[in-house]
Amino acid sequence: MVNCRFTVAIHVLCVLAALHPKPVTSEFIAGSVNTNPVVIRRILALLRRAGLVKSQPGVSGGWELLAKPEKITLGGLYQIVRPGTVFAMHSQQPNVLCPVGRNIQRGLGSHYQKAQAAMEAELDRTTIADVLKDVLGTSQ
Amino acid sequence: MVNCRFTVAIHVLCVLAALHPKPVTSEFIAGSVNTNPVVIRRILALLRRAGLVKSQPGVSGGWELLAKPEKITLGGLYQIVRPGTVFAMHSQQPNVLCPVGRNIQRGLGSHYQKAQAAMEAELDRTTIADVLKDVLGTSQ
DNA sequence: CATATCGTAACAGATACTGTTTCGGAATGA
DNA sequence: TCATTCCGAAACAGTATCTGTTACGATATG
Repeated sequence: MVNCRFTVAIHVLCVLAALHPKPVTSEFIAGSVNTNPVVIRRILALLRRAGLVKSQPGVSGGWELLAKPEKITLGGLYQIVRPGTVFAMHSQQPNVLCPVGRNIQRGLGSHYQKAQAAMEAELDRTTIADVLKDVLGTSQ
Repeated sequence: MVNCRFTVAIHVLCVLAALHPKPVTSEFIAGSVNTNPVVIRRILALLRRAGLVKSQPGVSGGWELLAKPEKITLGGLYQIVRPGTVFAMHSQQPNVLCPVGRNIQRGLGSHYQKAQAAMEAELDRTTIADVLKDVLGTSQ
């Protein structure tokens, strides 16, 4: 992974959970993440599509959490923001005239899937509520 | 992950294992992977540093496998080529004036480490010998 | 109706990776 | 000895992706 969408998505949900049920503007969240509001809205749009948050335009509008923080797992969140697959295949197709080149991608696919599944299963053991508790408990 | 170093490294080792103990040139391997020999040498240099292969310059030179394919796990290989950490933190430091921003990275770190460890543990269950058998067994 | 906020497109800048060229060094073997 | 083959490494260009930014229209509030 190279992008930090996943990390920012967790950050955003923690802020929403901490301030729930107050609606929070993308500008406020951007202030905590230290980035531009549009970056936050892009990620919130993904979360809304998944039904985790809702938005309200206009004065005293903003974003609000719909799901319970104890019900949002990091694994589920990973599926939503999908920062790409963990393992990338060749950038160009390997040589089909070579027995290895011809079959390597098929051979690797299932191993890659199992490894990524193991990672997501581990992520599923943690929820936004857990992370928020960690975060607010630390140092204060 | 965005790069495909890991996949190419597996591919390279499969070719070396299949042709062992014949020395294989980076040009030949590049032909199977369908890329430039220098790309292959860059990865082979990492593997040599780890003691998995040796190189021999000159006529009838090339690369040769030193380790047994059954002893090279995908998890170990991942450690060697290290295509970056799976999870990226914020690209800029979050706002320390916000309780969430101040502690989120510390709070997330351990969860990220556990998830990546689970992935590597799963990768450790497969060796180059396994992959090669899959590859050469498929379709033929 | 003024204001605040989201929605979205468009674009610039940065970064990382892949692929390529180039040239020097080392080993072989005729 | 010397031509050939191959690795070693630096340098550079092209590509892709992501982040950050600007801009402007749409929508809701009060």
